[in-house]
Amino acid sequence: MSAATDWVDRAPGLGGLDADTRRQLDAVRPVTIPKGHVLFRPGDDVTCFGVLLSGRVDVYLTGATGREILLYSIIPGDSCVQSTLGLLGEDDYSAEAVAETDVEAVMIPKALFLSLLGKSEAFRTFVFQAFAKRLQSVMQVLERVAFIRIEERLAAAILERADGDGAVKITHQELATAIGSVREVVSRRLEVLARKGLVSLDRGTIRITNRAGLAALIS
Amino acid sequence: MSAATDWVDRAPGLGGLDADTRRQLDAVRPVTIPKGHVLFRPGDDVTCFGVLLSGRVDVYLTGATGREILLYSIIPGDSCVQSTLGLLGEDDYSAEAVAETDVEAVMIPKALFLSLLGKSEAFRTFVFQAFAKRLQSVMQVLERVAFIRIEERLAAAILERADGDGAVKITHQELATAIGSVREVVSRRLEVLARKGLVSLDRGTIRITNRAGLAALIS
DNA sequence: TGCGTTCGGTGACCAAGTCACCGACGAACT
DNA sequence: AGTTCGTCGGTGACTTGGTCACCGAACGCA
Repeated sequence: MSAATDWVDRAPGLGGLDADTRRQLDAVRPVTIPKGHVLFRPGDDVTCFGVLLSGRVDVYLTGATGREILLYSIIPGDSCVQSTLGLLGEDDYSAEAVAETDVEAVMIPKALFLSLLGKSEAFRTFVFQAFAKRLQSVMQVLERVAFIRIEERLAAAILERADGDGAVKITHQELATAIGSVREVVSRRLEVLARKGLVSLDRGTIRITNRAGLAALIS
Repeated sequence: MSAATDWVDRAPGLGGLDADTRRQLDAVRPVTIPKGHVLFRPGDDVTCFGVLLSGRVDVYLTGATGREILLYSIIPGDSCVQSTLGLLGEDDYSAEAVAETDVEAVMIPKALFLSLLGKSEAFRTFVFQAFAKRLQSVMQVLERVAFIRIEERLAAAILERADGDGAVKITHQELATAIGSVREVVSRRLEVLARKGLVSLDRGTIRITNRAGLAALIS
């Protein structure tokens, strides 16, 4: 039992597994996937249940015009729920998953996945909670896009992404995708925020100059 | 084994159950809920897993301004997935479910639900597919709201709801909620469709006068 | 028959998305 | 150092969709 085999320890949410299930899971070797790789696109067949160990994968919904909207980010411990759809449902989905950093993941084959689902309550809970989390977050995206003004979504997105210094390294385009809007609108709104003294803008970064003021725009 | 006990037969998707599971499920008595009753609202505790036998329940997402958008309809054989969230996840949901007709449903207590999930593969499949179906449909709503023009959504909604004669009994407000818009916009668009000769309008009903023309507006 | 409620119509305005185009910055290459 | 090219962001003009405020017509019912 070398350190490398114990990936289950590194996956939050898989803590309560029984020894047997654990052994079977640890036997599956993690793989690494380079930044920028597209893990799945609309219409792909699904043969595995993926669990992320490190890095980040973003899942986008793409419209007919090519516009994209960020559905959710998969972070360590999350499973790739879209794959569960493919394993258990039948329709294919219209989302696309892109590795935003180099990632390590474990791809659990369909047969093992189904077998574990039958015999391990803890594994079942893990899978269901992942599912619940996704449905929840997709509903939240819908709620925001349908009901919340751009300015508010923008302020929230900036605050959410700010590091300790209040700096956010992101392009207007990325921000637009994250909040379900388009670059031009984000650029114009950012300019308004800048004129109000809430942020300062530079190519590729946004610096928060008045965190309380930004926060006051929310809700 | 009277006819009344065999509700499992009336629930599409629960066909392949083993006899034992079936017996336990049939032991749960269906209940009837009157039209208009609110089955759950944001923040409710969840103690049961519901399966619908007859009638229709609509689930809405409500915005801060009071605007509502139809997330999905629960039809016979569907389970109430939101309850699964509550049984397995932890967050509460922000959706509200309203009985659009009198409905018959079976409320499976949490303990039985969890036990069946462990021992019946067919039941697991049923639950997962219901889950997958919901995630799928919420993503579709998001896709439409974010990327599709009102006119197209409107045409699709009308065609979808038309009876054999091409008549739809629905108010502009209901239609607006169904497509994620507001009454005024729907009224104006409908007037445009009427001027093009695609539909004719009356208080409370829309009659399709050119089905092909309406269909041509889609995609 | 009268009354309140629901339904739909309308104008003025505001917010957001689209289209087309441009300039500025930065990395890479001789 | 200058050139070139791709990314990033700015901008004007316009269309679509949502909001607000209000009104009148139809319907259900006492």
